[in-house]
Amino acid sequence: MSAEKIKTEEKSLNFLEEIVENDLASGKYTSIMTRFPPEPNGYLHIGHAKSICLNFGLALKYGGRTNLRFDDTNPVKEDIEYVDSIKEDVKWLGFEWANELYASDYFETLYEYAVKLIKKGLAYVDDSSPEEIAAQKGTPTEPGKGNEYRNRSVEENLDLFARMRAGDFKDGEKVLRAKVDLASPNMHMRDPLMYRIKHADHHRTGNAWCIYPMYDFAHGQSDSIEHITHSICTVEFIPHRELYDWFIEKLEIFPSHQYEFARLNMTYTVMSKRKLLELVNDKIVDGWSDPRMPTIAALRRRGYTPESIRLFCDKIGVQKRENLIDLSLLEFCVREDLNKNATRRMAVLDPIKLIITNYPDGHVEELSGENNPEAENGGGSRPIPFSKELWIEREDFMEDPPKKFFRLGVGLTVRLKYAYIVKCTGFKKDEDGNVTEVYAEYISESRSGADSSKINVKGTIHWVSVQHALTAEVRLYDRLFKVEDPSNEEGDFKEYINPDSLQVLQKVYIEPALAAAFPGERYQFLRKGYFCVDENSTKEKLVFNRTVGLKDTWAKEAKKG
RNA sequence: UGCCCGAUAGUAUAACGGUAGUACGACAGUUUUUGGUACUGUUUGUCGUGGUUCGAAUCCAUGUCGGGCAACCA
Repeated sequence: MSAEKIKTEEKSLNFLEEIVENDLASGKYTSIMTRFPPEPNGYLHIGHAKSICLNFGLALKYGGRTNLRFDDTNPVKEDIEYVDSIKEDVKWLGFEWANELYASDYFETLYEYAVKLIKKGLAYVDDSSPEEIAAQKGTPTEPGKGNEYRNRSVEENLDLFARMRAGDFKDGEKVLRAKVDLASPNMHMRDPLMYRIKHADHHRTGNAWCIYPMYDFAHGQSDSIEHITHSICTVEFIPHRELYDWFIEKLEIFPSHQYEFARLNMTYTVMSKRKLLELVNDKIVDGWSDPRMPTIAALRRRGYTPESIRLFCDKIGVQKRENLIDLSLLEFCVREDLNKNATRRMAVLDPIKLIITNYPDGHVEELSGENNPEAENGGGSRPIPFSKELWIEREDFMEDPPKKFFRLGVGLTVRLKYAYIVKCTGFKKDEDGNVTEVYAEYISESRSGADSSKINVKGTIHWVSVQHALTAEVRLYDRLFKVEDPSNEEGDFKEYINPDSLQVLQKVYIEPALAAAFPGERYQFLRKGYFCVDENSTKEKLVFNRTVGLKDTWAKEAKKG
């Protein structure tokens, strides 16, 4: 019983998978087709990643295919720059689309569809202004009213619509509307707009058109043309579904079906394109790929892996209810991946000098450090030079160490990673009371791998040899906002920006094995976290971005006092 | 207050009328040449009220709360 139960629990499907399995089992479809339909008016963010993983993941799981379709029906907001970034991001996430398509590919077909509806008496040209149309639509509690244009003849509508296309009218002078139901409790059914006039160049069709279809008269039709079986979108489109189905029914075209899920929200960030654009335009961040942003481009630059993002999308699940996912889950997912795969190196972020007083002057030993304890055979090893003077982390020494401090303090012993055990003998301060140097004696028979000292130490610290150290810049990132849900706070969301979301360390000492690090490479700096070589890093000036810190139970302990 | 969605530990997500489970987080411990990793354990939950039923998170009714909808945006 229990084994069987466990088996079925492992198989538990999300509601979209259930729908697909039912449709396949019932024979409604023999294979499925999905699509990812971004509007090229901004960069993709982690919320889109959820949609991408859902659409591509469903097709992958059930042997279907997925189109990448740009929903490019509004030329004034869209740009080729965004098309390119979107393609790059989807590819980087690890998905391959069956076809690269554009709603604008269907402009001619869509026009014919519109003509068909006019001929059926189901669409009409309206000369009203936006304000008049809005007024005539009524309110959720009062039905809308028609106007004289609603009764135009099919011939007149055909003629007017053709002239709209021909450019006989100015922007806003006329629109094409579907004749549905002005009294519908669903506002989207109160004679929705199908086409508007925009004398604007389109990034793909240039000046071929001056009328452009609205979302509701492009999206479902595009789905239908592509024989999309499961058209997955977010819950704010639920009220559109009735219209989606209405157009398909009246047009008598392939019946695609729309299903909705709740968009992703994450703590300490914002997810709307409008707000992200505002952060970019107001220079609060340094562009769409600033590593503090929730965009795919930013996460990539920050050091997140495609695997970690896919794992995250898998773990958050999918439902229709509102949600706010803990940022810590995303962080868990990167650590999970990077722990297994990131090469280990030593870097001292906040250096202080440690002098090993009983170590011979000028002597250098070449020690060996494994590249990754999680990998087979430690992932190989690299040489690490050791000498009398080392950089160690300032926080690894305390003048007055508390009881459970397993690092340096006068009289305390620690292991220098990959090297010797040392005992702290003293330190030096400047006039301001800052510790400038720490002194220690090493135990010569405690060398890593050949330790006959029988000494047990509680702590191990990282270090870099002073004369061999390389210098690098390190950028430490923290959450962009001070509050969990900035969009839900009083006032402007920008009031809640975390002023300390970026800290730049100019003088970080790193071990020489890092000399050849190239942009995009990911490392774990021992005891400090995961770091990614920035895209602008050069051999002359190495720059690292901190992806995420290691879990730090000592920091918690210390905070408790 | 018209219509539409939704409500399960702190956060997500399962349980499809039959023992409320999993993950992240938090807490405690074991191991450890990373205070990392790994492992073990603990904690906290079915929105309220009625009803149907031998049995309800699940079905029904009603209330409450949250979200969406009246762009020539998508």
